[in-house]
Amino acid sequence: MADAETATATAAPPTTETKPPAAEPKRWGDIEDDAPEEPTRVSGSTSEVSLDGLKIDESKKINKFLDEPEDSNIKAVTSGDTPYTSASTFEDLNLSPELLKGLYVEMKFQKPSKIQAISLPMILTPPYKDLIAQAHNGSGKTTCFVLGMLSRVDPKLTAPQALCICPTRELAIQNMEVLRKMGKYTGITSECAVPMDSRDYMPISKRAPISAQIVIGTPGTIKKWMSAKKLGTSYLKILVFDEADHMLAEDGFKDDSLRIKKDIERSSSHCQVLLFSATFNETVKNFVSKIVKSYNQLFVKKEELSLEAVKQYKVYCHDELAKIQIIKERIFDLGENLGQRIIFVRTRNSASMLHKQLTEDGYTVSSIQGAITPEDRDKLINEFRSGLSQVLISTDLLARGFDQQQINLVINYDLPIKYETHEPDYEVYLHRIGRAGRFGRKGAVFNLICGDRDAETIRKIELYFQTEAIEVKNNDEEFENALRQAGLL
DNA sequence: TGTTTAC
Repeated sequence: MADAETATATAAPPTTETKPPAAEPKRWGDIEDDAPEEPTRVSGSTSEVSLDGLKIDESKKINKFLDEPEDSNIKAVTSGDTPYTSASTFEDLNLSPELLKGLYVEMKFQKPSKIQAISLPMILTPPYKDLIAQAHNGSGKTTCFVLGMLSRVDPKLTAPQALCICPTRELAIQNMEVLRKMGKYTGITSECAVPMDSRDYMPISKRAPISAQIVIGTPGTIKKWMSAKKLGTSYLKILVFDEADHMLAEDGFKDDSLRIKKDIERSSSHCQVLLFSATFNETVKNFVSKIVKSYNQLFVKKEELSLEAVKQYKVYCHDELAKIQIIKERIFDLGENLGQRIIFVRTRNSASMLHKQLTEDGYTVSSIQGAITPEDRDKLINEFRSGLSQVLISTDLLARGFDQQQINLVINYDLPIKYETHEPDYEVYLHRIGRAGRFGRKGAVFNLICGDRDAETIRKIELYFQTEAIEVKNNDEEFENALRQAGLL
């Protein structure tokens, strides 16, 4: 299985500034690095932490901290006076020999990536404080919480002890695959709580209670299992929200997530909560900091890594027909040998329409969206993972977390916008383009711009991230140039 | 609208 998210542990991404930042650029979604505010906390003391061995710097030299080019990519804020030492090796973490074997033999890791080096001691050191961690796409955050869960589980206790909640079925399955690989020698049991393939469907009421030690799943199924009293939570000691900003967003899974969390709190005396995502906008960040107790924070800046690894382009199109024509002539014909491509659309309907259009004209393409049955979704994902299919149309189902290293090209057939306000969805934009150029590989995104509103949307996105999407005219020559510049030709 | 949901 290819997973850059975790494979990154072998080779930490580059951490040095390659160019001086533009004037007051927005970084990392909504992280304000120009005006570091005191974290809002109820108890404990605040310490800025420098990354060289994670020495606690009580003097809070925030400016110095932010200006250090080597270490400016991660900002750590610890709560209370628990000292943490950065882990330069996995041995530093007191992991079981079985888990170490999984890391070295199965995952082929050598040493922790930067985010892992800092977050893992925070996750694994008593009193097991909660953690809000922002980590770049492909920086190895999956490893952080998967290793955290595997390490904190008592192998002798046959009961659910760790629970991970993900926004999509595909992400839950992907995370489970990482967990099983990494935990191969531990004997720790696990179960995926996602909608089942209808072929082996069995109502939860007829099933035995879950005895697996680690459960990874989606909100609906987890809720169902819990209310049916099949998923006991009294032994839970660690609760993970993957893509936490979306899991706790008003227009995301906030209600489900809070409900699950409250149910757990009722039966489990102390359950550590880990929140991981590549993006946290201010609204979500403020809310999220209220639902955890005494917590540590980790913020990774330099989303430039993501935005710079992937070349951004825009193509102005007269109408929808022109968009389809570009997909055919440029993305299929010209891009034939460019590796895998993913086309993001806004609605399920446009996914189907585009799929139909292209298929009728003889192009081979698959499309995935939430209305497709679980078994078909599995089939589509497996075909794409194996390289059997090269171009995949998707709704934002695959915008987050989907880890497929062969994706070189992302096409925004529709730009990501927020439903109510029609404002650009900056977080989704970042997540979408993060599907290309995984693990520091080359990648490009083509934004198809149709009409004034699209033009305004892309303008705002450029402004927000302080990066320009270079205009590409609709001809072979300009596209070839663009692809060459992106390092794909 | 998209992600989730099969009693």
